[in-house]
Amino acid sequence: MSPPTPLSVQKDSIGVLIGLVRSELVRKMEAELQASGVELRFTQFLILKRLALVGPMSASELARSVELDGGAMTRQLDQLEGKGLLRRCPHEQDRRALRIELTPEGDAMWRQMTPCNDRVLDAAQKALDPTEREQLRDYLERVLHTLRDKN
Amino acid sequence: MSPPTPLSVQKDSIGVLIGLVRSELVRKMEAELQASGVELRFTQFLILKRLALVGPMSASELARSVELDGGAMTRQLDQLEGKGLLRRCPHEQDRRALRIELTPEGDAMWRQMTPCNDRVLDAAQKALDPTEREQLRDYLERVLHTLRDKN
DNA sequence: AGCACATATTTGCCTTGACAAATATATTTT
DNA sequence: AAAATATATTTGTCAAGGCAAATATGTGCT
Repeated sequence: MSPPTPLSVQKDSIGVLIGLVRSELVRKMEAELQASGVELRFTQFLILKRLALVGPMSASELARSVELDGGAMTRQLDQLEGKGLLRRCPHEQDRRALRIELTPEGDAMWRQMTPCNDRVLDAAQKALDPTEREQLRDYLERVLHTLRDKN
Repeated sequence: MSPPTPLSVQKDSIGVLIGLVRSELVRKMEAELQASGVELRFTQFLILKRLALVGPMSASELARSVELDGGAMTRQLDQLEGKGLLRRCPHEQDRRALRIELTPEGDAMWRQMTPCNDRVLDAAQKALDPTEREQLRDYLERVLHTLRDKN
């Protein structure tokens, strides 16, 4: 029925391709961080970045914004608080919640990581001109919206 | 120094975006599989797909081709072999290695999963016309190659 | 106020995957 | 051929993340 030998090389599906790109990006980013003397994993980097860019927010908001499980977030916060990079403060309006905010050390760490981040993203897109970069972002955003819309 | 309030909404970086798209894809794919009565996780789906499309190969080749650690592959093979979807046969030329091949059940399973896979990938790209889909793939391939080239 | 229900955080349990060590077998070098 | 080196598979160990249960608050309805 199906051909006995696979017809030459099968192209990766878009899904596989995206997975590969992501894992390479994470790998490179962690390598860059380590090379800069920053002892953080990719997830922790994302958390700090989020806090630095968006400002203080509750743990669950933070968890949602980096697509991390609530329980996992608790443990990441433990670690990051232990390193003195952020603080768990009481939330003003909601006594159930926390207000997670960067410490000055956390902010300094963020400033130290920013160039790594930029370098990696820039290196990744080296082969794309500005127009193509915009298109890539546009396509990805459209795919994401499609995936999230009901269905 | 930096503005006290974040200036409206910060756009996600390409890196984050790719991560979000990937996790949505995986989620959807696992949901589709489950809805079709297939008891497989995404990784296991990838393994079967690879075997179905490329044909029998050694465990380490398989591991490399789905970017999975060798140890993790051993355990996945345990599970999949336990379900009767594949077999570990002796490798003809290399007595260290195995020849992993789909059983008829595994092949049947693959046929059952193919439509899920197509549905999800198609749904994801619904908002892109054929030209854009090709461009997206092209951009991703270029990014991947750039990331893999030395550096 | 009282009650049902939703949400925030934490914790325990489990699965997955990375990394390293052990063993077996190839491959290359001397 | 012997030794050194590389590769394939398996297993142990560990960290990370998902899920569910527990606890503490909020919110809305009556």
